[in-house]
Amino acid sequence: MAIDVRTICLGLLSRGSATGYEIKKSFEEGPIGYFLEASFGAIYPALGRLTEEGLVGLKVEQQDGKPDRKVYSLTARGHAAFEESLRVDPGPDRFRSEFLFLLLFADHIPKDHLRHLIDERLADYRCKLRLLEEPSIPMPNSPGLEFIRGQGIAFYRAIIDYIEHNRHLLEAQDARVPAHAAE
Amino acid sequence: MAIDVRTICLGLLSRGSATGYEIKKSFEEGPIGYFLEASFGAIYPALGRLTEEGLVGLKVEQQDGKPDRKVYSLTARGHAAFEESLRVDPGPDRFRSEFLFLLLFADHIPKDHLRHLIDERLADYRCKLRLLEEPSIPMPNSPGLEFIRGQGIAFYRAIIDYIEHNRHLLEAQDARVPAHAAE
DNA sequence: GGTTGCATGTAAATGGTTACATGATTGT
DNA sequence: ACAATCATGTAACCATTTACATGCAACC
Repeated sequence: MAIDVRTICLGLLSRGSATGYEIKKSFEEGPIGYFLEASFGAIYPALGRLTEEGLVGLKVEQQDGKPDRKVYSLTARGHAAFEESLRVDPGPDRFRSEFLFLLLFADHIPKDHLRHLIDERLADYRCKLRLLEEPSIPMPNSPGLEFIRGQGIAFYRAIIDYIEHNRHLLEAQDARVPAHAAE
Repeated sequence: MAIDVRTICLGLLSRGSATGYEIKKSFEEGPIGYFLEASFGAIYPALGRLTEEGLVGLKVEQQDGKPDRKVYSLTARGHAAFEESLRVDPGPDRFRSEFLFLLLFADHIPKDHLRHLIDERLADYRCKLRLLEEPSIPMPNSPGLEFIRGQGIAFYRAIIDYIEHNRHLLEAQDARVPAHAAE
């Protein structure tokens, strides 16, 4: 069994209790979002199953108009199960990029559109970098979390830097769809 | 429609004809493997569907013991379809790492195992970096491909460098499962 | 008056992976 | 003798995403 949403929930809950909503938020806001993600449609069922299995317990907090807040936390068995799951050897890291796929065919893309594409992606990366650099929500700092945050910063900086210094390779001549002229 | 295996096949075939097997190989060997991937179980059906749709044609080359080599290439309509698919705006890049997930809980992992884990991952990254640095199979160099290769190199270098210089943060004290003592 | 944030959940659709099946040849 | 490379394909299984459903409060 690899590291699925269920295991991720187990892991995050091992740091403290949380609701499904908060787990989702931690992907979006915290420094773990750059290498982990899950949708509500995956989180809620995972939490449900974990409860059935007795690995997490929940405390329901009633609220006015909003649905009840279901605060989950690990049981003793949950902690054990998580500790066990830390033994699996981690699968390969994977980076997927539709953006780079497009750049592969930069010579088929009009110059101005290409520039726009790169500018946007760059803005996107800079935004994510900023999010990591200023940890607005100072998480309980474990050494792991600090390490991860640093790697994220290094990662985004490297890519931004590379794109800034090499985009001219793509934007140089307007190679506007010269290919397959003989089709 | 996002960039699925079908679109990837279309794109790769736009650079020249190939068999399903060769397409798969190009992920493993070439400089595109670090941000694209597909299994045989996805490639062959995609190629089949593309043929049905008249976007690719195939030339069957008979062979002795082996199955026939089916060499696919884009039709005029295939080229048009691909050109069209270059207009979609690329979804976000995604990096997924089970390794970093584990490191998040480095304080729950025995020091020696942790060191082993990091050493392995580092070796893995160095291997991929080498693959990019020496382009043993010199692909038809488009500006896009050179750019992508460079980004891959920058990417791996940054990560390797970061891990080498910061692993001590994780390996410092032996924080061997001190957590949840009060459970 | 519309969007965002809070908060939970379900069900269908998707787009894959994994495992299997086949088989000759070459290398270790 | 065993693994790997070449080469194609099918089918079951799978985890997730996407879209939907609901609804209040606060902000703009």
